[in-house]
Amino acid sequence: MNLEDIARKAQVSRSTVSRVINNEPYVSDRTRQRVMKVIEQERFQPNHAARTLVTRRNETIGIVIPTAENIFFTDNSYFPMLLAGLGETTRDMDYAMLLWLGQATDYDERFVRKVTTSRQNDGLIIASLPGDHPLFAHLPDIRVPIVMVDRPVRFDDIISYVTVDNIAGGEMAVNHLIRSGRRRIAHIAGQETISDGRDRLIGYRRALEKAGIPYDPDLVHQGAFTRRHGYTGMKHLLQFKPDAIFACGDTAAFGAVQAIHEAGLSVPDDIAIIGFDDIDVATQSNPTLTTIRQPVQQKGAVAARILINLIEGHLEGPQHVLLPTELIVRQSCGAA
Amino acid sequence: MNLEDIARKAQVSRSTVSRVINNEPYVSDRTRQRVMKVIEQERFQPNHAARTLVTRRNETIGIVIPTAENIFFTDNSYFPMLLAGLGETTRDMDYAMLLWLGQATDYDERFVRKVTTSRQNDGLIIASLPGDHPLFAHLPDIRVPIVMVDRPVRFDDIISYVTVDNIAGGEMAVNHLIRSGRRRIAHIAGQETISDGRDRLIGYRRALEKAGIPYDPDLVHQGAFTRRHGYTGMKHLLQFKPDAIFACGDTAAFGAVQAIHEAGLSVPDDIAIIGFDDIDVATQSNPTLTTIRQPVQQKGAVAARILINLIEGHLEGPQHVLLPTELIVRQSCGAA
DNA sequence: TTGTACGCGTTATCAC
DNA sequence: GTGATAACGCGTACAA
Repeated sequence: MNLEDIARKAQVSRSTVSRVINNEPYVSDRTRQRVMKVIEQERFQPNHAARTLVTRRNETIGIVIPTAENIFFTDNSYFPMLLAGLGETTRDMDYAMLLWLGQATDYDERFVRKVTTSRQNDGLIIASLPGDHPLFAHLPDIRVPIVMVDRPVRFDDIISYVTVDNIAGGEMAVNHLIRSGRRRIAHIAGQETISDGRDRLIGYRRALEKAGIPYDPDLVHQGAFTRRHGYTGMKHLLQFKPDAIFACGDTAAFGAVQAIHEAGLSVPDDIAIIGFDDIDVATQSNPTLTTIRQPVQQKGAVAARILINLIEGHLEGPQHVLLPTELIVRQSCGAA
Repeated sequence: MNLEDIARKAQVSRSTVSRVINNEPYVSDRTRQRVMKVIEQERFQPNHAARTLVTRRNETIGIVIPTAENIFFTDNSYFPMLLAGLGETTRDMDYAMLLWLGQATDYDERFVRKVTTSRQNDGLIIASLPGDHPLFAHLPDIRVPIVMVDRPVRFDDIISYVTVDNIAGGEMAVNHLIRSGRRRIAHIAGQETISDGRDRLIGYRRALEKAGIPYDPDLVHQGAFTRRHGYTGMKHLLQFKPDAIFACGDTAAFGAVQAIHEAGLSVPDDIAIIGFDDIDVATQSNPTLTTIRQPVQQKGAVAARILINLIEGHLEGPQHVLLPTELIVRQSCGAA
């Protein structure tokens, strides 16, 4: 079944059928009705490839997760929430989503090549791209609009992105600990290659500075967002006797809690803890976790909307969006 | 840049370039080299739409999650793990993934129509399709191969699927409780519309029967896989004084634990609990959760492999795969 | 081993 | 309002 077949059955020309399908004017109501009826009868759907060939538009955006396993394992709810947001917008705007999952280990040139040269998508959402990933170098090769979710560590002035205000969030977290009377506040930080980690560290320092508490490098442990790093980081920090921890993410926070418990100390009495993200488990753990909530689903929805507007020419140039975070007080900070 | 341009630069005809790109024989080594060089230089990538138009193959499979929100919210790790498996195979076999996310509420005819008529994928993976979803009725309209993840409640003899042996898993769970000396074993069951729930219930009954324990309908609470249903289900079951619970999923199990604690009872001393899935939180909760582990990532990998083999004609007819489950003993069953 | 010519199903342009 | 017809970029018999 193609346009020609429909045209024959409706006793019109192919062009008219095309006009009807694309809701173009200059078709008489009677003709339009007749054609529509045949289309319905035959459950006709135009050939996507043929259409793309001439219009050069796929009505499809690509979602790139360069280090998929990392994202999946460090925080289970992050990716589904992000996708829920992306899906919401693409559904509303009648786009499809193509998913590109990269391996966290073995940065793969083939993957990069596939993503950069694929002609199947009109634009790209790139989530959490580490600064040392090879895709970074090939960004200029990409001929379609790009929106990053999370601020890229480089080129952030020329690339569009949507993220949360990690600096303000970090500052809010540490402020809360300070207000609760804590003074030796340590920080389990994320990777240097990811701006989320860098920015939260900046927020940490800023809060200390504003409160007049001197910055002590011993109290900052550079690691990653994983539970394992939270655990080892905390083990290391214990010798410096902190009375509070700001962890770069909730998952790392839980690793830290475990290390504290194993040391025979209590949360929050001996050491208060605050995380970042507000993942699901934060409400179920013991103690429940005080944290900075970030609107992940909204990040996805906004990113997709901006990308599609960029594709369709309703928007131009690099777009930068910072979404707000929110302090969620539970038991682990001792202030509940 | 198209085949013609490359041909001109390489001083050959368009057909020869096409042959080189598709790795066809009957091209002299010298010519092949020359063409390859130009292709590399120009970073040429053939136009996907044009190619699809003539070959009628997209090299793309669609992943359909009809009730995305449900999947995302009831068990955060399920979907990423499934996707990791699907991604693994599609990457290895050089396919792309198109993602169709449906809304759990408001079963949407437009969504169904889009999925069934899209010509963008050569085959479909459908995950967790409830028996009352409208997509079920339109399954026959789909002209491409389909592989379901989780056994469909109807047509399971004519549709290919990959799932775990839920009956055996349920039986294993209840057996474990019986071996631990429990006798009044209740079951918080999943939806009737999803075969996972139905089959686990069958496994529950089978284990009781084999142990000579009479089946008591009061001890089965039909609900859903959510935490909320675990909680309300448990509240309801408490009046019948069970000494053990087999919950349809870990998330529901945690809801049950909460209800038990609120009733001033202890897990596992007063009531033992065993879940299903082995989600991440099961290792972090208090008490840690005994459960039946299912290999979700493998489910995805196998499903994609079967689908692609179906598409490429290496496999025929409905394919049915049952993956094994595994008992993971932790604290909540009292047998650790 | 290489080249020619046709067709895939659409949209876009132009004539009527 | 409507209908021919020329692209779009590729694969593929068939001819050379």
